[in-house]
Amino acid sequence: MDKHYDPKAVEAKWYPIWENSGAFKPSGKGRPYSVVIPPPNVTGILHMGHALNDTIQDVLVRWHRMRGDDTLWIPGTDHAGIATQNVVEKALRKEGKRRQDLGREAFVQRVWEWKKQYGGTIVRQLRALGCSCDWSHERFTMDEGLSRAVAQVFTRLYDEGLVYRGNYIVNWCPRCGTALADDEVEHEPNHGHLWYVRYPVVGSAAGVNGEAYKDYIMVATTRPETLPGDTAVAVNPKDERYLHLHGKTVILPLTGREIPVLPDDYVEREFGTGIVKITPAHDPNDFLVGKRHGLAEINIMNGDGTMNDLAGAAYAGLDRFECRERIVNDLESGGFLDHVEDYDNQVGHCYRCHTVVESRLSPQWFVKMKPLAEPALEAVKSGKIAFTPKRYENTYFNWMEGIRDWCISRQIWWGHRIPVYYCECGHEWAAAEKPERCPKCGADASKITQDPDVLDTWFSSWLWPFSTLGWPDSTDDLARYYPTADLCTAPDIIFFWVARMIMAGCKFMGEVPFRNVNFHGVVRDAQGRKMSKSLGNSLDPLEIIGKYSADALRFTLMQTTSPGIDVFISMDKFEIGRNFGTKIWNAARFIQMHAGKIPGFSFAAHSGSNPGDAAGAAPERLSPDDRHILATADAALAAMDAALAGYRFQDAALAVYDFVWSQLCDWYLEVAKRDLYGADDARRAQVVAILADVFGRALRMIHPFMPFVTEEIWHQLGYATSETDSISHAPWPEPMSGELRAALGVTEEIRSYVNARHDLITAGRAVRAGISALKPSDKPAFVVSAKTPEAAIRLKEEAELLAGFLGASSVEILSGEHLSGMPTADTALGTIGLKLSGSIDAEAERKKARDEIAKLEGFLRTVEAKLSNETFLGKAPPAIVAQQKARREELLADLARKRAVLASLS
RNA sequence: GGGCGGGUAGCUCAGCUGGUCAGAGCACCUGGUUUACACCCAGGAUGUCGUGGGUUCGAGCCCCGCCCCGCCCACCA
Repeated sequence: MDKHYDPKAVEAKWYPIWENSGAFKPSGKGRPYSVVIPPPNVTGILHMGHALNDTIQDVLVRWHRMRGDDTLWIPGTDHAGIATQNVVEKALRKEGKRRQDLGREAFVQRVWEWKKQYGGTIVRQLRALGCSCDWSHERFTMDEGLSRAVAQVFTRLYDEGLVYRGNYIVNWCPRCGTALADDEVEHEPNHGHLWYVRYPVVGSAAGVNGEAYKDYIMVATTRPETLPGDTAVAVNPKDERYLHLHGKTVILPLTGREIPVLPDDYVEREFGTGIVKITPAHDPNDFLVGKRHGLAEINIMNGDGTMNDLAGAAYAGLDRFECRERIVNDLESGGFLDHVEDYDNQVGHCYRCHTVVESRLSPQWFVKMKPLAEPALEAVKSGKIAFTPKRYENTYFNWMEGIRDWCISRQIWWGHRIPVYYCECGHEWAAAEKPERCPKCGADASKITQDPDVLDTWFSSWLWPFSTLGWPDSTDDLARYYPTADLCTAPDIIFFWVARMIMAGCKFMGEVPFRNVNFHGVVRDAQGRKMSKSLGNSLDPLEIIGKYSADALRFTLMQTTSPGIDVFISMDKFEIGRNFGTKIWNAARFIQMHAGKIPGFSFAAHSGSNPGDAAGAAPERLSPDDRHILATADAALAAMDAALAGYRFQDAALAVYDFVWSQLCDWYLEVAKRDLYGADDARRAQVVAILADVFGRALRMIHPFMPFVTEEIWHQLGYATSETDSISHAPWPEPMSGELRAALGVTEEIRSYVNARHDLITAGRAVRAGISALKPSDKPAFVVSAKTPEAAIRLKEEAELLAGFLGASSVEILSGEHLSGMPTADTALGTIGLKLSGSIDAEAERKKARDEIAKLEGFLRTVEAKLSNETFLGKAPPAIVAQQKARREELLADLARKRAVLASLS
């Protein structure tokens, strides 16, 4: 193995091998485990949010694959209607063209070309991340198959009366020229104004100047430019100030039109003046008021946000914001403007282009959501689908219970065209296939036109879990892999996507689309801002891969993320992952070096084994450290499995990190050197076998997080038998059986013994650090205090080794009262006392010892108080009381030791 | 306006159903030419766990109030 690990070369090498050998194709054997990727937009490039999302999925998928499940991860992309159309229109604009210049068909053709050329970016980037998707299952939401699914679903909903068309107020983006769904609108705080406008009461006076009216009412509005569309003003029916106005009419300033004053509950008495202007065509609430009172709907605006003729000759053609200024000026000069106040409110913006959204009256298609929501609600309530973290279930319930109809038509060209057809005879129908003739009058295709609108992008993504498996055909994939297992996503698309998929699954499949939804956090920068291109604060995953490696990116993300908690991250954090990769590499080199000295040694023999298998050959020769590392490996595995099962990726990452770094490398590898550099060949072979076992297991445990470096080492060391024999197919480790544990003597006593000795050595190291400046003649002496003879003997052996290593002058076993202590092994092996000699800073050491004694005495007092408290003794569980008693013993022992240290210093 | 999340060492965060729970990594300080690794090893210092009450024998952990930060939802013109 090379001295230095080169992730670039290694990572570039493995992905093609995996892909070409079909390593990520489902095996067809075992329990099915399937996942669909949240399809990124074709226009997208990989950002940190994807990196987190896709790494999580890959960890789950690789884990399940190694556990023998029949694993299928379906990748793909979303056609992203508005976003993609915007990108292509932008490119066209550089050529000085608009989409209208090309015409619909040519434009759509153009988008397809764009998709072919650039749409693969993100898909390539997923490979760089190491995602083990099955690319033979890759889908695109505008694929032939998925398009059929969309048409079929629409037709079915249409025929069942769950789709309807109507003239409604919708959110409208004037820049994109299309309707938007409610959740495609982002509300942001806006520092605006509240204009107070006088509406003269009819019959009070004559004249055109507002001030000339003695009798007027005052209306407060944030949107004066919609004034020409007013068809009434409204007051709260219970508002006593305005009872006299009921049934009166007022004059709409600037227009001279008479409009009625209406009582309506919608009006809040406290807000503004308590009188609201009603503009049914330009405000969702006013629209409803208008419907209740049969008001005219005057649409004064064009689709592009300019005013039309109905706004009046003076304003026609003006942009809406120019028009606002103009109207305010005109109101002022006409004497209608009373005063202006600053006013902060929320204004909706297009989630794609950030233009201020209009409420616009237009004919649109809607889906009735209530009937779809009910089973979907039940699916989560009954536990057929579980959310992690669970609290998102409430968010889901709240939204589903108040669900509103979904506006699915978009006035753009890129997308699934609405499959509704109109015949000249007046017949309207929906059909999955383009019709040859009118089913009613039999007219041929020339008399038939298709609805010009396309469907909301989410109308195809809500079918993703089954459309990608072949629906509406009944395929083997569908039978085997639906429902999918885990859906991983950030909570920001819980309504857009998650809820709708559940509805679609329940409705069209009669079965939930997935069993579990795992919500992870949103990736933010060190300042806590959401990473976005516009802020320029986005870390580029590819840059991180270039600088640190994909493994480093993945590992750092996993050890940083907590369920449902946002991830704050900065560049230097990826050193954690990089360093871990290097650590593993070096450990591998070390093991290989020693294995190379054992004739006929084979790593392959350990590629599927579990700890203990090889060590079992001569259990009587196992050292306490051998037993300890075997037991610790088991504990790490159990911790990791539990964490992954609970979607706690950070816990899983830390479990394996601590095991490999602190337990295996810092401890066992160092201890093993005594034997590895020793003269006993049989013992050396045994240690190498244990290392091969334990390290092979560690590699497999790390693999879901760091697929590349583990694969490389797997091959370099020879665990793999051929280039295509991937670690990703190696069996996931299993814990030792109870029999094996017993046979090998892997007991709790061993763990406490080794821990105690660890303390001894740690203490010894501290001593060395403390005396390093001393002359050679001033050597430390160890005082080992043990509570059982066996422990004392063992500790003496270790201490002697250590003493030789440290150059200590003597090791001394205290006898007498120290040996007559607790009989049980685990409490018997406490930490050691140290006797110091030599010209160390005795004064400082004494002070330290005195401080510690004082501290311990404090603790002891607390414990004593507790143990003499009748209530505590009566109410606390016996185990807790016992614990406190043990604590008292420990404290007493500690105290004795510290006092001994102090005495030795005096 | 409603709902949710967070406020623990200088920084980024762990602390599961109340009883060694005061932790990890980074940064910092001290020491290290021991034959896997300085992307390393050994050792060390650091916190009235946002705040004020309450429940309990016992509270970062449970309850109530308050203060910050962030997110989501919402038709107040």
